[in-house]
This record gives sequence, structure tokens and C-alpha cells, in this order.
Amino acid sequence: MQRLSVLFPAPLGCYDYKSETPVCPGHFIKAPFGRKTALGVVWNQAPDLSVPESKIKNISETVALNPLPPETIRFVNWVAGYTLSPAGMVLKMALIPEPEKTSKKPITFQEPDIRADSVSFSEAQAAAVQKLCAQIDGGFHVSLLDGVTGSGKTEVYFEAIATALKHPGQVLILLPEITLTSAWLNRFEKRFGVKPAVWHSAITPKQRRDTWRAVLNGEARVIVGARSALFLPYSKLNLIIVDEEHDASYKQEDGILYQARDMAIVRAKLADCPIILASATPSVETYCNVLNGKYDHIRLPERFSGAEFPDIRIVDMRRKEKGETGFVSPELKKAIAEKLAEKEQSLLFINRRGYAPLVLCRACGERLQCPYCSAWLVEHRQKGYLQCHHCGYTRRIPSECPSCHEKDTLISCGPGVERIFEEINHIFPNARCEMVTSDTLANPAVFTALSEKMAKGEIDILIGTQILAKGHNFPNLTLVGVIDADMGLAGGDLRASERTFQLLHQVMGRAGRDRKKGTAILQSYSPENLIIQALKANDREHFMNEEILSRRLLGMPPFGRLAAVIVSGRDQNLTYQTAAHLAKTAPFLKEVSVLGPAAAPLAVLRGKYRFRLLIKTTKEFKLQNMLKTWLGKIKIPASVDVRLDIDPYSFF
DNA sequence: AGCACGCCGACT
DNA sequence: GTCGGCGTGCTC
Repeated sequence: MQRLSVLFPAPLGCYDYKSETPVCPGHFIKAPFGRKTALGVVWNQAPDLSVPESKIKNISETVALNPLPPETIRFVNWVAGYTLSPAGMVLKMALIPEPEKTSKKPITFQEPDIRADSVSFSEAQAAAVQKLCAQIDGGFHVSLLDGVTGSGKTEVYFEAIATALKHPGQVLILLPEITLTSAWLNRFEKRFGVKPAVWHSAITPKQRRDTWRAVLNGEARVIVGARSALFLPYSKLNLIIVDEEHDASYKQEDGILYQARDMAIVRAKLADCPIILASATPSVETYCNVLNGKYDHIRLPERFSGAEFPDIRIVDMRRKEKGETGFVSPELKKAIAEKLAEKEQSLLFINRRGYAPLVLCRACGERLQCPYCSAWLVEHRQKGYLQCHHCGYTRRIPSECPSCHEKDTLISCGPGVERIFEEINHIFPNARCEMVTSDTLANPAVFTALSEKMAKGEIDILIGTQILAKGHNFPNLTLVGVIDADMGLAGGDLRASERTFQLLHQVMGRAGRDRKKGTAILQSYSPENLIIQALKANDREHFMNEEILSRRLLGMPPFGRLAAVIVSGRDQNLTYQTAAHLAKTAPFLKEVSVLGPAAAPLAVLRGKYRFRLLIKTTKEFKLQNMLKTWLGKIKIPASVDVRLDIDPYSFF
């Protein structure tokens, strides 16, 4: 009779059981847990001898399923320790709902064809391919593959994949969910002759089950997925690729809070395999690691097609002509008109969904607000409602002011994508305009249809949000107009300027392909801003150096460490008291500074009050240990929720 | 996470 | 008098 440690996919740690026969860590078992029998995994932890023998129950049965690989177990433990969350919660991310269930007709995954036919590379690309391929099978190694869209990054890392596939084992490619389109999958299929295994939030339960099984038994050799694919039970990983490494969506913001790019590096370390971070606009963190020599830097300097980065013009919006109305400047209007005459396409970018970000009453000044969040309601005129973009609360557009009940006094303030669409339709009634937002792009098929329409030249002006910055290229697009280049610069977010730079750089890169030089016009209310200037000069280095300097001066990541303590609850007073008490009892050390408690920028979210402490420490400080001892000593009222966010991105 | 236990409002 | 609301606490 042996005692073993078992982990369940629940927000708990390990529980001990007895077993007649020895069972190795990783094996799936069923055991009585609470009132029912649950599926768990034998864990690689010493049994907790402080639990009295009388409490220990017997395992019910072992499950005939390949065991969870040791690397996966170590990864789950590592992530749990880093994020300070229960190991069972992390295990849950590595499992599927009923792992033992099998499909009647499971999907099969074919062996990719690694032979290369007719891939022609530029000198720089060939050098990059050679460097990356040489790293395969050579242990842990991080490379930044640095090149603009169209520089052939994907083709280059495809060759690294081909080399990795010569060895037994698996390859993982992480993409931001939005990049995981049929266009990307087609390119893969064209190179390798088969479809890769795909993993993201929208796959069907059957696909999920079959893919998970195929990963566990090693049948799936290439897996392309969104951040959650990182937790699949790979039997052996040979190579990891994180495409669009800088993308903020790698930071998981609900459930377990983790940065998938950083965790991917840890995963590669555990697998002792190389990892490639690809980006046109690397994150400050990654760039610092390049500068300090931790990561290799592989540049793909020029655009594969030979086209150059567009000409960039800044329009100072503070110098409005008298009588000028609307959100599109005369300069931009003129440029669009020229493109229309030349039968070339234009793209207008505004990163705001809906018609107007705020509706207010002209009579009493009332601003229409979400009843559950401290946020304005965004007017969606096409759909005829007002919506809160934080909790999804929706109401019809009222015909009178809800406060003073005057009729026809509500006015829309500020531009949204619908409003720009309306303005452009008014200015260019004969142009063929199309609007694209996450509201109109319900599924990838719609995007494919749009790409085709653009390719056929059936659209003159495309107007859209962030969604247009990524994804596929439009060959006849030669003008990009940014309506509000300053948007996103406000707010005390550490990465606001970095994100703005990346986003605008990306969207401007849409202009001018296939040897046609494009134009980008940025409308700005602060043209002297470093970001705007760096974009104008196409000087990424300058922007990065300034950004790194300011982070260093402030002791911010990667020169220091951050953790957010988020305190939320329905009782405002009790929630605040808890947060204040936490701040008072925080360790008083020279390596640690505690900021707050501050009411989160969205003080009320989904009807819960939120306060936030920000913990800043030096780089070397054992942040997790400190948080564990500190928070372990404090009793938190049951109605108050305290969550930790290690390396937070949004500060609320 | 589930699931039960437990103590206060509107129903036959 | 009960049915049931979801706050609180436990699971080896």
C-alpha cells in the first residue's frame, strides 16, 4: 500500500491517496473527492505526511491514457509557482473536460512534407534560415526574428520548422488569436502539404478532444495555436515559435493571469529546445534581452517585395481652418481624392468601435454611463443601441435625456469608426467604402471575403479599427490615414506608448506593397510627441532607446519587477478597508515599494468595487516569496476577492 | 470548481 | 409551518 499525491483540475493543491499498486506521476486516475469521484493526475510531489492516515482514501481506478509527460508536470508546477495560483487550476489548462472519452471517428494528423520545392530566398533570408536551422537540436536558445511584414519572416521560420521535424518530437507555433486565420493556414499547407493541428478558443469539442489526444500521444507533430496551446501535453518539443511576439493579447487577462510569450520561453527551457520570437516591432522586454546579449538578433532588413516603408506626413490637428468641421482633415481628404483618381485604395484607421465614445445631454450636461461600471456608454448607431465596452451592458438609444427628460437634447461626442464611415460617405458619395470592425467581422470567412473584394479592387476606401492592422495584406493599398494618432497615449499604463508605436507602425505598413511606395498620414494633436516623431522618421531604434531609458530611470520592467494586488467586492467600504489594510501591512523594505491602494481606473466593474495595489521591487528580489508570506498572514473577508497579477499589463 | 450545510423571506 | 435564496466552508 503506497501513498501518493494526486492533483485534480480544480483550484486546489495536491491531495493524498492510497493505492494497492504503485502508480507513477503523470498517470490519470479516478478517486473519491468530496461527494463524487473525480479524474485526477498522480503528481510528482512527496505525500503530505501531516495529513492523518484516517483521512486518506483509496484510489478508485487507473485510467487507460498515456501519462502526462514529466515536462508538462514541471511546467504546470512552474507556472503555478510563478503566478501564485493553485497547481490544480494550472493543470486544468493542460487538460480537456473528459480526457478519457474517445471520438468514434477521430481526426487524423498527417506527417508534414518537409521537402522544400522552389523556395527562393534573399541573401538575408537565407542567412536567417541557416542560423535558425543550426540551432535545432542544440538545446535551449532564444532568437528574435526581427523584420517588417512582408520581409518573409513566416517563410524563414517555416524552414526552421522543417529542420525541427527531421527529428522526432513536436513543434509549437503561437499566434495571437486574430492572426490565426485561413490565410496563415493556407501558407502552412502550401509549404508542408498538410494542415497543422490547430488550437484556439473557437474549435469544436470534438476537434479539441482529438487534437489533445494527438498531442499527448505524439501523433500531431506541428501545433499552431493561441496562447492556451502552450499548456497542451507535448510529449517532446523540438521548437517553439512565438509570432507577433510583442502582441499584447499574449497576456491572459482572466482566469490565470500569465504572459504566454514569457511562459513559452520557460517551456522551451524545460524542453531544452530553441525558441524563435518573431516581430516587426519587438517588445521593450525582448529588445532589452537582445541588447544584453541573452537573445540572438536575426534581422530581415528589407521588404521582400522591394517596396519601401511609406512616406509619412503628420497633420497638426490643432491648426484647424476656420469653418472646418468633421474629423477628417483637408490634407487627408485631398490625399484620398488623389488616390480615388489614380484608382488606388485607401485605408482609414480609427481605433474606436461604434459611432461615438460618449453621449451627453445638451440641456443638463448628463453623460450616459454604464450602471455597472464607471465607464461611458458607447453609441452604436447602426445597431441602435448604447453599449458598455467593459461589461457588455446594452440599452436602446433613448429618445429623451434619462436625467432631465428633455427631448432631442442628446448629442454624440467624439469620433468612432461608424462616424468616420458616415463622414467619408458624405465627402465621397461615389466612392465604394467599406467598414470593418470586430462588430462586422463575425468570422474568418467574412475577412476572407473582404480580402478578395480588396484584391479585385471592388473597394476604394476601407475604414476600420485595430482589426485591420493585423492579418492579410492588400496589394493595391497605397494610402493609410490615421484619424487619431494620439489615442491610446493617455492613461498611466506602462506600455501605452509602446503599444501605440507598435499599432501605428503596423497599420502604416499596410500602405504600399508590390513595389509601389505608399503614403501614411497621421492626424495628431501632439505632433511633437516622441512616438509621432519616431514614426515619421521611421526610427524604431530612437523610440526604443528612449523607452528603455525611461523604464530604467523609473525601475520599471524589465529593470524592476511588478505585481498588482487587485482587491474587489460588492461592499465598497469593506473592499477599500481590506485594500488599505493590505497596504498597511506590506513589508517595509528598501527593495520594495507599494503604491496605492488606488481606485482602479474603472473603479466599478460589473457591479464590483475595485482597488489596486502596485508592488514594485528590484529585479533580483524574490517577489513571489514575499507576496506569499505577506498575504498568508492577512485574513481576507470572504466577500472580498484578492487576486494577484504578476507582471501586470493593464494596471487595474 | 462543485457541492452541501445553514439561516432568513414569500408561498400552499 | 415549508421551499429555496445564495453566503460560507470543505474536499485527501
